Amino acid sequence: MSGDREHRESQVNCGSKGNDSHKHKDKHREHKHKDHKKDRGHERSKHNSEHKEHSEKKHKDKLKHSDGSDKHKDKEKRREDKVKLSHTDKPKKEKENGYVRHSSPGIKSEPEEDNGFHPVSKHKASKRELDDEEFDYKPKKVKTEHDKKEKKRKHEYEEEDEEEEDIKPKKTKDRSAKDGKKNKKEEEEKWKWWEEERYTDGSKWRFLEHKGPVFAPPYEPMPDKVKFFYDGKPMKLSAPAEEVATFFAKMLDHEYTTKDIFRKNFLKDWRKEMTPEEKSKITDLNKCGFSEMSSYFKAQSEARKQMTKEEKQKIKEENERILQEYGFCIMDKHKERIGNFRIEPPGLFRGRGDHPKMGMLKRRIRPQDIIINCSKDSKIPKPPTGTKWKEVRHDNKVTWLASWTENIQGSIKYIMLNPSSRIKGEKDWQKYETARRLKKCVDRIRNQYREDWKSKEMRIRQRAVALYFIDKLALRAGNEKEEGETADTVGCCSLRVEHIKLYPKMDEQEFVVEFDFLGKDSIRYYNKIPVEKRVFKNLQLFLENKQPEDDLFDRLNTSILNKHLQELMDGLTAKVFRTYNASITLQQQLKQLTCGDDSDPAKILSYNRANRAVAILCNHQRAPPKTFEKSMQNLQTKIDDKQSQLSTARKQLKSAKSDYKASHDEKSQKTVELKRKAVQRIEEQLMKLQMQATDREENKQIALGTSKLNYLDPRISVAWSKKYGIPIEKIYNKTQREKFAWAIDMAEKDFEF
DNA sequence: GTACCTACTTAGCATTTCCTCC
DNA sequence: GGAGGAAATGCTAAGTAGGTAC
Repeated sequence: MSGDREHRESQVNCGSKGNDSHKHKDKHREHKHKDHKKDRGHERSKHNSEHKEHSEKKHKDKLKHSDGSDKHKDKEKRREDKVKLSHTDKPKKEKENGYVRHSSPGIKSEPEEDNGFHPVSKHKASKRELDDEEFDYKPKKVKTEHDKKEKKRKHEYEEEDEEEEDIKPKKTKDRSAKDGKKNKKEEEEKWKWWEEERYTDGSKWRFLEHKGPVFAPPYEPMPDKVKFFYDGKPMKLSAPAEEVATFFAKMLDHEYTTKDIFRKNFLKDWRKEMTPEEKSKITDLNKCGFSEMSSYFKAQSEARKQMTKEEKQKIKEENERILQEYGFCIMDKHKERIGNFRIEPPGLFRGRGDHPKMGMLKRRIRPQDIIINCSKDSKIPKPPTGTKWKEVRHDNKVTWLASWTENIQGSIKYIMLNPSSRIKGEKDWQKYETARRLKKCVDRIRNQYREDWKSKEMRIRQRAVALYFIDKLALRAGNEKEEGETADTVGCCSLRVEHIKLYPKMDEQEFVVEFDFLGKDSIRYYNKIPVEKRVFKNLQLFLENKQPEDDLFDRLNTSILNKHLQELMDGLTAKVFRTYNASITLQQQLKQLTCGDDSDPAKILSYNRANRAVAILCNHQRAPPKTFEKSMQNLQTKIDDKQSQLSTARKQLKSAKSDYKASHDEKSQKTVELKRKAVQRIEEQLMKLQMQATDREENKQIALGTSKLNYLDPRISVAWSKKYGIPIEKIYNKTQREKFAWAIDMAEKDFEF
């Protein structure tokens, strides 16, 4: 590996873990995080006093601006009503939830520079880019680019279309690559929706037919021999109470069941399902003995694992049958895969973080809770015998097939299509085209918000600083949330004073801002960054006369911000910056890291590192896999073995060489060649293992999948794979290839985001 | 301007399936 | 062929953002 390359790798590594300095940093973060937890724990304990006071203060403040009626009370009442209604087939209600959990230690490290995407480098506009500029996300555009290819496709498509009035089966897959031919054939059969016109009237489909959802299997009572105990004595429960008890028993080994809120909520909801006798007896969860039930489920799960091949095959076939019957719909002449055709089974709510509703009973969804959406002229799905749908509607302005209102937050859940479907793919494509449009005007927008830092108006300064953070740090917008109803998480616009600290000077750097807050899914965001002086001064201004729990940007919310963005560019919202910065970072990193002379594994490592840079930017963390240490150990053992193999092989080569030197005969010459090849082979194997180990170590706490699936324009990856001759299968698995079929088909090696 | 509702995307963890190694 | 681990897939919570009504 060249020195230059090492240098580049170390640059990328600085954002990840795996070396000592990072471990040290991690420790520091962990420590910080504990403090953070402590603080927040303290805060939580004050939640019922101070926080309540604060909420009340906030509400009072809000009311000052209101028309004088008690809006807050009305709102609360309405929310309660809605949740109640969701149990009784009435219209839906609004969102709730809320509390706070603390995630694993943050992984953000101080950025060395500007995350690599500031300012945007100028690219030569490729032909495609120019085309897109005029046209901006129009499938037809593609046709002008790849004329011949396109004509051929169009022709093929028309032929198909004529011969079928009909449904083009979407192939079910073969996981292994062994069936290359078959896969090729399947590819050819796949419908290329991206070569067709889109609807321009806001409708999502013309024809939609499906079989409705699959309901959770009915409750099967426990065998009599499996006892529930109360206060040490066996107790027979009524079926409804027993069912809810099994939900708890199934989670007995999970940390959730040790949490007070979870236990409290569970007991409260469980008691609602009990008979009066049970209710009067079961008052203390600590006296409940679920262990026999729990062992029963473990044994069942073990038995499932031990099933014979034939039994397993039978189950597989049955699942396949259900998939074929319910897992597809017909949308506009095409058979499309449904994403989630099974209704969520009843169970206990597992909110993330310190969610105030964790442990509540998620009730069983029945046909009378379901709204079906399909076309008038389709075969309306039949509800199970003796039941009725809540409603059947024919709304082609939406993409969902069925919906219901869940009882925890009162929000609506949907059954929708798979990411490989036309309807999802088009939207995805459009998303990246919007991000590419941002690329063309991002300099102007950046100049504008820098100007706005100087504005006389506080609201404009706040807007400009928030936008700077969204752009520079890829923060989420930060919608307002119902206080006390969900975990206490924030995004940019909802940051509070307590979430940032300002340091005029820190470790040789001036104007450093330290961020420490819980974001989506209660994942901690921790970052220290130097900012421009004006930003720093503005932040000082925003903090003046405020309490820790006050909003940092008190003159701003996502709606104001997005309205402003809309004026700067059609279709621009805060979210687009995340997509744009993620994609542009990938493209830049790939350019910087990939070396044409590298081996394939080294190129793939570079790709993963570029992907990782994005995941770090977007703060996509994961809990280290439970088996992480062990699997690293195993890999290390393999590396050690390979190293000793290599040294043996080298010795053998050396001795073969001296044999040849002595004899100069053909046989020993051949042996030298053989041994040389063996050394070479083992060296390659060793390198591959070492790459794997580096990759895995660097990935310990970082989730690559989220950015890969949601933020990175797939055409960048496709172009890279074509340019460097890396099979796309090495970058995308089968599901991902299906989702990104449009990009794989259309992007050439010169694609520029 | 705000509250509320709806539709949709994004997210991490859990579970299942596949693959490798012995 | 079975165990164990990695990879893929499934599940569903938690976001963003637009529209409407007042």
